[in-house]
Amino acid sequence: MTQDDTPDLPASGRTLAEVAYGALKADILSGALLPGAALLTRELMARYGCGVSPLREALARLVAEGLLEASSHRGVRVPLPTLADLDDIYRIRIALEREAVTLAMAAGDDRWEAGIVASLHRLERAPLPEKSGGSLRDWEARHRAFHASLIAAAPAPRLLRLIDQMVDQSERYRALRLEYFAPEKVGRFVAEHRELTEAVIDRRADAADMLAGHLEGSRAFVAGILERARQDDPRAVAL
Amino acid sequence: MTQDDTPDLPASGRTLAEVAYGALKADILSGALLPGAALLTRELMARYGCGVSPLREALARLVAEGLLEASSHRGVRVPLPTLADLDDIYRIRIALEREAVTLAMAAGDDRWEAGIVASLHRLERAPLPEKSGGSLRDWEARHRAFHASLIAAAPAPRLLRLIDQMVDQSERYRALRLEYFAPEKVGRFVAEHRELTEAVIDRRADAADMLAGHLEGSRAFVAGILERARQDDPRAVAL
DNA sequence: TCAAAAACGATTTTGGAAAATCTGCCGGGA
DNA sequence: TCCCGGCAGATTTTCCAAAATCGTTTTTGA
Repeated sequence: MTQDDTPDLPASGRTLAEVAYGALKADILSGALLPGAALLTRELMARYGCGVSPLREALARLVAEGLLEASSHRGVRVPLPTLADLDDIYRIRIALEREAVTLAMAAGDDRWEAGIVASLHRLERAPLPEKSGGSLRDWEARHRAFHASLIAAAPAPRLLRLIDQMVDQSERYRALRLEYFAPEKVGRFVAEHRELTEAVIDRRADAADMLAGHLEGSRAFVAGILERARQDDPRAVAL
Repeated sequence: MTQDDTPDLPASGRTLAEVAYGALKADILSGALLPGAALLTRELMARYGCGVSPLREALARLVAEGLLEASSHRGVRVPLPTLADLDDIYRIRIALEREAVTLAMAAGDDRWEAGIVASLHRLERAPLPEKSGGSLRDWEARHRAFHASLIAAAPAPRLLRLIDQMVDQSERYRALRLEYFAPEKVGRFVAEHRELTEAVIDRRADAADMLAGHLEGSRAFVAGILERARQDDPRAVAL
């Protein structure tokens, strides 16, 4: 989620447009709104309980972020997942996180380090995600929080905002994990987080490379799932 | 300009929101809308000749891109130029263009190379920018086209779109050049473009580093101008 | 004289209805 | 049988007026 939305809070002080934006985004990321399906304005109005204007603003924001595609006079739709798009997203994310973690290591103090250690602990103590689990959602949240803490100290708000957007994008693909999940492959992947923490806190020169490698592994993991999904149902996933 | 706007075309087939978006963006980048000034809805409505809804959508898009700042219930304003923000923008831009030019060199064919050579020619043949010149605007456009051509072959639409946004952002700072311009320093800077072209077309391994260095030089140039502007009028520029 | 509360003015935000636009379908002609 | 033009349905897009919200000023009380 981009910093300024708190999906749980009902709706006080925040405009309806912001509420609709948050709810809509959550539905896109969780996969509740199926990719490729056209979004009808009046359906959405009923779903999120607001008029035309707030909905329109929310859609505009999501289009600008790239979470929705818009054609002039033809409404908006959730973009189809694509292998090329996944590569595109992760390429950007890796380049930016490299930069961010380097900055954070230069500027971070012990409060920052403490934040990393804390979120690592919460990640390791999380119940391991299972195939059809509500726990998977929880694990994903902690995973995300850990990665955010790694770069939190970077004095570069725009950079962090962009990374947050890229994480949102990749989360859309992660929803596929719910279908095809292989617990046996997770072990090594999880262990990397501890190594990452040590490298970053010790300000080791290869920390940025390690992070890049970790993210690349994540990309390959999702790519593999996408490939399998394509074989099962070629029309569900483009390319 | 982000690929999808053609400011000269009147308004056929395109929605009013898109027109307003393009015009508003052009005014922000050119500096017609002064930084720090609050944008009044009804003023903008009169200026761009449209109702509330299209304007609202245009503003939402610009806020999402970071070209405008919005406070809930307090309208929008053009953000003040800041040294830290300039660094932030260029840091992102450099990281992304590094990636993009590497991709372009791997995927580009001779058509791509021809495009670079052509835009280099147009850049070199452009009348040199002068202090208060309309020619400066023309030169900037060709400069921008050259840099776009360098990475045009990268098969990564999201990456290119993001870079385009960052170029928009930095253009806002470039408007300062109109005030403080030093023609004598341009020589070396311009010469780099030819070296860059050769390095990229020859697929030299250090091409990405050269591009990064070139952009860093551009950042330092603008930063110097900003610093001077701050000394002249501390309140005009924050920090 | 100072501080707190209330009222005012201005601005944003929202909902509903009208206008413009696009897509799909049907019928006529080649 | 196939292609082209026009018609109807549906959808997006736009405008206008009302409602909610915020910042400021004025008033009241101590």
